[in-house]
Amino acid sequence: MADNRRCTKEESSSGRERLVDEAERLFRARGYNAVSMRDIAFEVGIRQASLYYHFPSKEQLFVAVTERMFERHRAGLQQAIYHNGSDLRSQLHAVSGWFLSQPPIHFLSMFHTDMPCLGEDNMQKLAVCVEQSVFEPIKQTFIKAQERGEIRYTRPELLAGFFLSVMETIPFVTTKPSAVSGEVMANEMISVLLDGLKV
Amino acid sequence: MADNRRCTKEESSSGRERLVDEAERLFRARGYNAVSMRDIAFEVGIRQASLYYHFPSKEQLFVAVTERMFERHRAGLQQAIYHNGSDLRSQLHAVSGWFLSQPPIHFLSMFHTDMPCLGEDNMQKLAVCVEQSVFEPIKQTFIKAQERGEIRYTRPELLAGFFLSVMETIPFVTTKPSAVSGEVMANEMISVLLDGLKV
DNA sequence: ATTATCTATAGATCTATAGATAATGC
DNA sequence: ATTATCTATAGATCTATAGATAATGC
Repeated sequence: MADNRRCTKEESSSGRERLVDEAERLFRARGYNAVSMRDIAFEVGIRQASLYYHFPSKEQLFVAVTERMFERHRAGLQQAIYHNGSDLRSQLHAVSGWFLSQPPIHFLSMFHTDMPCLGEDNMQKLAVCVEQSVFEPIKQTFIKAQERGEIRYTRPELLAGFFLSVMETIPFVTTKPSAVSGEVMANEMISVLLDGLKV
Repeated sequence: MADNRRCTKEESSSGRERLVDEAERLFRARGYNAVSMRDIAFEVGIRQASLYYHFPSKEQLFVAVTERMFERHRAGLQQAIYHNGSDLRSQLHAVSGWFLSQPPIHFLSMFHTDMPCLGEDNMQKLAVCVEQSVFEPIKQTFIKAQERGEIRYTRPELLAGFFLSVMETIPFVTTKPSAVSGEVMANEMISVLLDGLKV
């Protein structure tokens, strides 16, 4: 959305996009505070001060990075949910497939460590962004399954939070030795969840 | 609770303990990077440089804080698991009761954002610490329930990771408006889990 | 003599601004 | 004229060290 800096020559925005790509990668890996503008500039291959031509502040850069990321997730989740069968199990498999195909978001770190470093308004903006892009679609998936009578009633926001937290945890558990693949773990937890929610 | 830093004599470590208390509170609230030695000193009521009389570095202070915290959790979890009935449901209720009685640990932020700021050896030390103090006791609880035939087999480390991640998520979901209590949420998720694990 | 603090400061950062410069677009 | 970079630097941090100082313990 609003990505209208196409213009003039075919790739005038390629520089800026590279910048956002690298910033996203670094912020994701180490969090807002631990990444300096200098680190980002180094990865892009320019000088630190040059970043300020594209973004007025580190904070604004982070907001841009994060909004773009959540927009990607919103689109990916929508695609996963609406184009993969109409029963809850298929949908949850598709959702977990989407998350495992993407680098982890680290929601909890973002909420706990990164966002409090921002101004009140930007924090609010990103909170709404994650709510609408990620939380709400998953919650709706559970609500509709309950309406179809596929599962028994349980607070849908609890189920959504639970499902997301499991998705977040998988990359961690997978790091350990002797770990099985993320897919296997996700499927195992989905089965437990669906059995636990039988009508 | 345990606020025994009164008197003038017998408690030589009172100053130091106050320091660790305040450091723990701040590190928990904002993470390692976002808390400066100055912030901690201010809360304790001394000058920043005076902290170095008690700890040789910020990193060592963080390690001391974190080890003490996990030792507390190890003891609390052991107490919860072994003194509250011998079936899995009672034990999980006791464990969730313990976690909800404590300020949240923020495992994921700690692993993702705080620990990478430390030296390799300290990072390793803390990883072992959390493994032994928190992860392993919960994993053993599931393993024993499987041996007793109370639940069907599912990778116990997955169940432990899952259970912990739910515990971590509850304080977040509870913050939102119209939220029910942490106890209610924990109980609801424990029921879903146990139904999903029926033999 | 030991314990726990203090002041002062070195030495590294880090964000952001000012102003110069080179290349491209009209 | 606009776009995208650069150098240089101001101004705030932040961690950690050196050395002074006051109070207590023998």
